[in-house]
Amino acid sequence: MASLPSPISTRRMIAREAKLSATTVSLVLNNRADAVGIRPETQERVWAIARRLNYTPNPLAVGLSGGRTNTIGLIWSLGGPQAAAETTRDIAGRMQKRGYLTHLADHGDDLKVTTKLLADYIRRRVDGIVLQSNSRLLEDGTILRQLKEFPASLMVTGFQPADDMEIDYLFHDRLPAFVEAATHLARSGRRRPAMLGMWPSTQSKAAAFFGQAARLGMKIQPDAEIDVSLQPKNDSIVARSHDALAKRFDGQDFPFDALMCTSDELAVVAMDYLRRRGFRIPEDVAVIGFNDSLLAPYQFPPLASADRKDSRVAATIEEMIVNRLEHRETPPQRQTIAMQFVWRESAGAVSTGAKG
Amino acid sequence: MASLPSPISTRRMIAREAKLSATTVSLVLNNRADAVGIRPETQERVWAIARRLNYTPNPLAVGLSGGRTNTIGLIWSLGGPQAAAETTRDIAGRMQKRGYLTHLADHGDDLKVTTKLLADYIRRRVDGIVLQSNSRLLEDGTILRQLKEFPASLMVTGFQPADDMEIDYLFHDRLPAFVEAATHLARSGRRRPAMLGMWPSTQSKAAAFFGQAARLGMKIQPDAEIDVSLQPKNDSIVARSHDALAKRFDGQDFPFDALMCTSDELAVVAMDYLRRRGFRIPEDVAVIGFNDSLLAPYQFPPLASADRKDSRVAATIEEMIVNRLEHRETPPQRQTIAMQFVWRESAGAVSTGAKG
DNA sequence: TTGAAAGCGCTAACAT
DNA sequence: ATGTTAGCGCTTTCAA
Repeated sequence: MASLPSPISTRRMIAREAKLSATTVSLVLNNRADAVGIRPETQERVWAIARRLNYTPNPLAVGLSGGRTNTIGLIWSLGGPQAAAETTRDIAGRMQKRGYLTHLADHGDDLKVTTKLLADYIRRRVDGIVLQSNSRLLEDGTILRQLKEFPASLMVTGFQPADDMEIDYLFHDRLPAFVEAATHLARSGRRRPAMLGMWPSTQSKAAAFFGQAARLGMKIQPDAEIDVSLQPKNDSIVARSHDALAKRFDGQDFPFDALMCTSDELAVVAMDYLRRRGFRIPEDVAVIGFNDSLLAPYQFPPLASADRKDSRVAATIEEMIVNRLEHRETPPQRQTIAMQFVWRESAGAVSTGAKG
Repeated sequence: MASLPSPISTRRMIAREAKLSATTVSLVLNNRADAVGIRPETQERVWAIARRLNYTPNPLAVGLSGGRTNTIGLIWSLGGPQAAAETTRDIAGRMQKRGYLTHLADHGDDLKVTTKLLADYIRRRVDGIVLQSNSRLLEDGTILRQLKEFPASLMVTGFQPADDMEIDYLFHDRLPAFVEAATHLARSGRRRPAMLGMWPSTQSKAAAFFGQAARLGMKIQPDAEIDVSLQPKNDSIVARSHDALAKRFDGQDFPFDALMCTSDELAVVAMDYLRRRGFRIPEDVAVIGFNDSLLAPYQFPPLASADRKDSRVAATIEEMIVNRLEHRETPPQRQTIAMQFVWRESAGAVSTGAKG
């Protein structure tokens, strides 16, 4: 029974039916009628016809002549963790409910690509832009300059942006989770922590994790960084992490009693590897993942992890963008959402206290 | 060093510099110069200036006046399996490489929403549309009528569409995987299969699975369908599936020796539940998941599943859409990609042959 | 309180 | 071989 919304109904058709000029119709439809002082009855007439004709403004025309296109751009590094895809779709869904359509694009952490995408979005006159950005992208001032051309723009970062940046940002802080994880491990008597991840992007996380570990008296061994990215790239991340472990530890003892992983995928692979090697988790080795994927609680043993707070992130992005769209002139908005350590059995209980 | 592409360079600016009319410039830039017969040297001059001015046509203006917008629309049911988000981002990435920007929207399997989205996309003059559709959406002819308004449109379905449908489609066939799974279970001596899923959408899959099972001599018990969707919706799917199992089987024996699940998430939860109850997998119960997620091989035991062939799906979508965009008049394209059973330990070895 | 007209950047007849 | 003109549907001065 859904009938095809009559596709062609223009502001001009309404004007003709209402015996008014196109301008008047525009004013009414853009809710500026009262400001200008158009008779209420005229307004109602226009609205009635618009409804009957199933009128919606043509976003292309609106955009071309300087209005809002009801479009937002989402630029993400889609090659990233699984969770990235979920976040983008969450944002797209939320904006859709607000009447915006979302342009989705991948910048692959590349400056040139980002610049090009932003330029394209500017020409398409998207109303708002959400850019997931690493610090490298910001070294060059171009991106910042471009971001300022949008009615609303929001950066989502994994690092603390500079104080003087005049762009709205949401700082999605991963480090607290690493610090908390290190704290838990130290408190529960672990002595020799290691970290499994992909350098160099894991660098700051490793610093936070090992920093806290050292502060609490753990010994950081020089080779405690296990770098998955040293494996050939033509395989999936899980295959690579398995290879990284096998290459390094097959046939020898596992010299660590705690393994912090930068994703749940890595952690699950690591648990699988360790289990096959005959180590017990968490008795021999505590394992902690990251991103708290849906299945973490159902792993064997249940996998400790770090909650991304993704739905809070998405909700905050929505709120900040809509906010900015409605108030262009307010000062830059800054928000921080910290990830949080989630304890589960794989991390070992504090009370158990594995003794070095 | 990336410099901001001079934002405003129009066809008219080029014309002025080249001392030509806007039309000539248009013809050259649209590669129709030779057809019309514009002097090669003139053409080269235009191109040179265009390059220098970093010219790109304004998609809004192009769209408004009837040309291509280099945009495609992607309408998906994003609330679906995790994998959906990955697929949409894969498609978006591929189209981006082809020079198209992607509009992403969620229709939530709702006819009204779909109709509205399609109408909006039509007005935005997207060049192509990819619609993930269930059979219900097609009952009403509206959607089909709308789809025909796009230069290119492609349906991605989980069911075999009607023969006479004049729209391109990609049939992503899940049933073969269910049939293969049933075959494996029967061959390996299982007798009492059950299925964990969400009815009614699991209906056709259950029919395929139990149908084959019965054909191969297994006994289908009347209560072999375990419906997760009977649980309160306010919890995550994994929590609900755990509750479904607990409510039904806590305190009693598990009356099945094989459990087919409609997603890996459900399977992992089920394995966790069974393990805690003291059942051995696969000796007591064989468990099979679906969608072959990244972590399936690393579960304990490694989880048998069904390969979605997602990257082939994305590649095929790309190919079909681009194909249609380039040849409007060729007859409807039809492709099928079948999902495939992937054996792993959780399904039990054939040689082992669990005896009823 | 309402209308006319110019312009956004481009395409596509229709001239010349 | 190249130029003129009239839209596409809307916003925005400026007039009336």
